[in-house]
Amino acid sequence: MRADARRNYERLVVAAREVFAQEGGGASMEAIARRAGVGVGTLYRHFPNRIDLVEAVYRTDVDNLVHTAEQVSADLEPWPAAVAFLEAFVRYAQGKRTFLNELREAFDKNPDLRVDMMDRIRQAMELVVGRAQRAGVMRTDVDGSDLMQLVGPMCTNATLSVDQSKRLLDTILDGLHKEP
Amino acid sequence: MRADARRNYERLVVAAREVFAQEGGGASMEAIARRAGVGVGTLYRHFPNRIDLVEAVYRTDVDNLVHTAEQVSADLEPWPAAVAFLEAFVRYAQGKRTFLNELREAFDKNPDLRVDMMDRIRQAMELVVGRAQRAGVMRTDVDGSDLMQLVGPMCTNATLSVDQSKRLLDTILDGLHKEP
DNA sequence: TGCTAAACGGAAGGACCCTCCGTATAATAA
DNA sequence: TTATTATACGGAGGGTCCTTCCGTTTAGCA
Repeated sequence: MRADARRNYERLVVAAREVFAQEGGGASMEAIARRAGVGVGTLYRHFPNRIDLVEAVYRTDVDNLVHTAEQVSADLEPWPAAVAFLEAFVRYAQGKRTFLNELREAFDKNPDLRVDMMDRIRQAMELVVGRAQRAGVMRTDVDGSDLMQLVGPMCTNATLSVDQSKRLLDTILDGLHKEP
Repeated sequence: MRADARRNYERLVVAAREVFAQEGGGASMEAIARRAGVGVGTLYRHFPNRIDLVEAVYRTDVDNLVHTAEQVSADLEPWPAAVAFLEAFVRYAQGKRTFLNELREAFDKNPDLRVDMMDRIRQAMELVVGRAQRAGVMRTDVDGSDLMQLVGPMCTNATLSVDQSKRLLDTILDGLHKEP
């Protein structure tokens, strides 16, 4: 892959995320190409159709979330790491709302995508949760999958405000926390 | 409303339901107008935009479901009536899947639609459920809302087969049934 | 039967997805 | 450094779709 091709690929994914966030999942391919500073031809060479672009944006969202899990595990104490990761997870899940319909199409077209991404997230969740549990600062009768099922759908709900999600996450965190 | 206008309105709703079922929620307005035997101009006079047509189709689906509740309550014994209604409810909920994305848009645009329709369905459900419970043929520790929450999301799930839904409904019915 | 408000049909405007191909450029070798 | 070429770029344009507009038709009524 040539240097300019790689640069444009990355620009396009960044631009797509921004435009989706700003204009919703129905944003036009022209708008995304314009924001990335390339022509639509370039966009379509990298992403043969709209749904492939959605998939790429989603994959990098998951990459970032997994990376956050590794980062907080390395940098922070077990409990603060868990808090930071769950906050990142809420942001991730809420971010999906801007292009939720398109994401559903992507899942329909390629069912493995859903399975693979859920699995990666579950592993990231368990990295953080397991560490907190072994350190004795988190109750041990829930696991990563449970937390995904609890927090994920809550955030995907279109009628949930940012404030609400903060308060609900605080409540959940209080319920999870345990003095060592 | 002139006679031809009313006739075309009804034809359009019927045609839309058929075309959505056949081609999915993304079906074109031209295809729907053609199926109804009218021009697109006529379609747009009755339904100023796509989402209004989706809403109309959905409203008649709910009308039919409510009507079924009244019908079975009048015609059948309490338990057979409950079985018949729950089967109709499953068909209704599965029917939504063909234009689920569009329906979500309609709910976003007009939140009252969701609330109103849920309420009508809940009432219909409770008409049938309450009667069966008073007749002593249905356990009394669940109500109409519970059954909606139990059965509805199950049917909306895209990965559920018709066979599965039949078996699951049978299971639920067995759990609900009580000898008088 | 004649009148008119209401309804009809479909051409056309505008937006969008995607393709195609002539042009430009990064990478490489002389 | 320069020439070569595979690779990538840009954007006009084809095709489809939603929606608007307006000339034509018709139902309902006096």
